[in-house]
Amino acid sequence: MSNPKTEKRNFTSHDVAELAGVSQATVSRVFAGNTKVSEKKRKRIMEAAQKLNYRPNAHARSLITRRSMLIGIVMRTIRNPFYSAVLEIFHDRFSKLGYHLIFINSENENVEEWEIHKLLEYNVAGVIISDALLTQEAEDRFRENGIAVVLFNRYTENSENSVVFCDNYLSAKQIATYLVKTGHRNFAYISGPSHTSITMDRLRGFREVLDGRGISNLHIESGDYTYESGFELAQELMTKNKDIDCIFGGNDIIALGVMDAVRMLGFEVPNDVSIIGFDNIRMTNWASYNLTTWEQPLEGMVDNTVAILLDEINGKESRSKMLVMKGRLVIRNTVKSRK
Amino acid sequence: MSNPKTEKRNFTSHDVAELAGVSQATVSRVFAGNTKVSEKKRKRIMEAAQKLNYRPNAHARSLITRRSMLIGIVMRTIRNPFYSAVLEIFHDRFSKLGYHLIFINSENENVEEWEIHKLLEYNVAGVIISDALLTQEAEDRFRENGIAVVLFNRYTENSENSVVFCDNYLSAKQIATYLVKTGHRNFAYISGPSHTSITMDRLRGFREVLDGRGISNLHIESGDYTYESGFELAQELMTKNKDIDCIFGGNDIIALGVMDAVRMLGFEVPNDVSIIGFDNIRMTNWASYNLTTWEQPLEGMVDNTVAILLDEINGKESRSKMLVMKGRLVIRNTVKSRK
DNA sequence: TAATACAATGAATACGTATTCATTATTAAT
DNA sequence: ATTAATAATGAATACGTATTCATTGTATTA
Repeated sequence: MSNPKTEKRNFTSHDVAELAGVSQATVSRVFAGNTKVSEKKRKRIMEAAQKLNYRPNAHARSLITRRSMLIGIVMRTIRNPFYSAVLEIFHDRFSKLGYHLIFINSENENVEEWEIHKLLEYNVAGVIISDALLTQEAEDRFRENGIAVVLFNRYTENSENSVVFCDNYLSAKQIATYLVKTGHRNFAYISGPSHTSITMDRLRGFREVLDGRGISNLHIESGDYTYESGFELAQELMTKNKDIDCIFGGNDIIALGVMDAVRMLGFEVPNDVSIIGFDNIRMTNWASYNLTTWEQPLEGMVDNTVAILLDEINGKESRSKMLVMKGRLVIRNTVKSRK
Repeated sequence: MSNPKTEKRNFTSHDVAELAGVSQATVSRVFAGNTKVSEKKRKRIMEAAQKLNYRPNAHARSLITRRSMLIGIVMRTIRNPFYSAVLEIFHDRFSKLGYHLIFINSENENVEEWEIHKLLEYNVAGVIISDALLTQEAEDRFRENGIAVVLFNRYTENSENSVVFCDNYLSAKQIATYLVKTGHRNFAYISGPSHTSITMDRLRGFREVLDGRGISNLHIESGDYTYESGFELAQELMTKNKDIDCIFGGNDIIALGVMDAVRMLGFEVPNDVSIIGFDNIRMTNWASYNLTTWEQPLEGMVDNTVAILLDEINGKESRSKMLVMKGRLVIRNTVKSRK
């Protein structure tokens, strides 16, 4: 297992100190950003460090300070373009702040216990959970260890963690309103997994609007946020219910699947059926789709998530926050006015 | 900055030792997987550890062992679905081996110096560079520190690192051969950035086949592996050269852009123009595309990359390897026989 | 039973840094 | 010039683990 032959010893702050003719403590002060060092010595130290290619050891540093510059980022379905974008933006922000990301792709909806443990072992400064949930036990564990946690784009009623997400209820209301206003009468909603907060909130909003207009024609199917699920469910739905005149997809990927299925069946979009998605991923803008969709304010959501996490890390805020952001409708070419 | 109030002290091996009535050394032996511990004490220790929710501190461990269980994974363009899949698979493999991933999304083609430094600070066991290159200096730095590096899907002539990629030369040859055999005569290749090994190798293979048949009709444009670049270049190309009967895209995303552009111009795919991609990402299978493409043996490439990296980490192999894998043609509906 | 081999254990130490505390150099104030 | 105040510095120590070395306990063999 071990291989002493190739184990090269790095230079340490002691080596730098010796070369610069100062104490290790002073070297440490320079690299920890402590200002209490004379310019003369600082310069000598930096030169020596340069010569030796010295870099402080992050593990030793974390050990003594009991804090690390690591952030755990837990995601599901990184293959979903929306979350790829999320990861990219989080990386950009944290990287600029000097933090590093330990990436974990959880297979299950509930982040597994051992994955939590690993993050605890590394003394991560904070954790972001995206598109997944923590078990009560895991949540407690983080709390015990004083590790900040923010849920991104997902929440549960009983969680005590801070959470940032897009107002699903309101978005769905506005989407429904738009569809009603444009003269649609036979609705379908192909959602993500049915038990999640996202799905339920949207359904509530959607239904509320329809109820308000006395519309009861709402077909509901729940997929799993994949193209295939959207495709198959739409195919089934449109075969049985040829009078459906608009379909709301739980995310853009579903909506694209829906769109292809509907077209395969010979319907025209939007002439025969209107389709609307959610997220505003890049592909919605592709020429063959041009999907009307709901834009989640991704950058803003990430920025706020980062800000909240940092506040909690630095102990500025101990109460958990719930930040609900609004999005906006992006109108392209998949919804037609039927008035 | 610091926040002593919330700094909760974790339990350590000493605490466990005390509770179990043994020495810290013995606790350490249990958690380090050392077998030289009696069953009786092992049990007592595990119970005590359970009670205290003890977990060994990864930083202390890395400090003393001078090796970490961290792998740096450097990617560009995580938004590219191909690389999202790559990341997912790498995570799956390393996670099962007990390693953790520090994710770095490099903005530039050459991984920046400070990003390298960060990885060095964390004493990563190894590094995987995907779709990017190291400067000579960065390469040296890793070598000095005995950190294993494997390049994934990209190489340079003068690199001394191990590298795993798909045989671009051969793939392009086979693709060209297929297109020639199916009766195509006017070729276009919309590649990625022109100076990369990938692009050049493919071009060489492609051209070789055409030259062999005395075909000189090859239009070349280089994009940047985005849909937009494929779309625009194809639009331009097909407007000027209406006789082009097949287009090879540098990756699937480009090919999809090409496809949409060509259709927008009124051509039918594959009746008027054949299109072929590279990678076999999921979207190629979508109903509105059904793109014929070249499959990269993704899982196999990742498995081999992991294996090579582990060998180098464990010092089993010091010479660098170059593993060139073959892919296969996935025939769908975007190439038509013109004989 | 005695002699031997071997397994199990603990004490002590090292890993490389940040930080406290005491000391010395420097500046400001009188 | 003298004192007071402050800034800069170094020695020593702690962080939590793995590991060496010496010691004790246990099993094996003659």
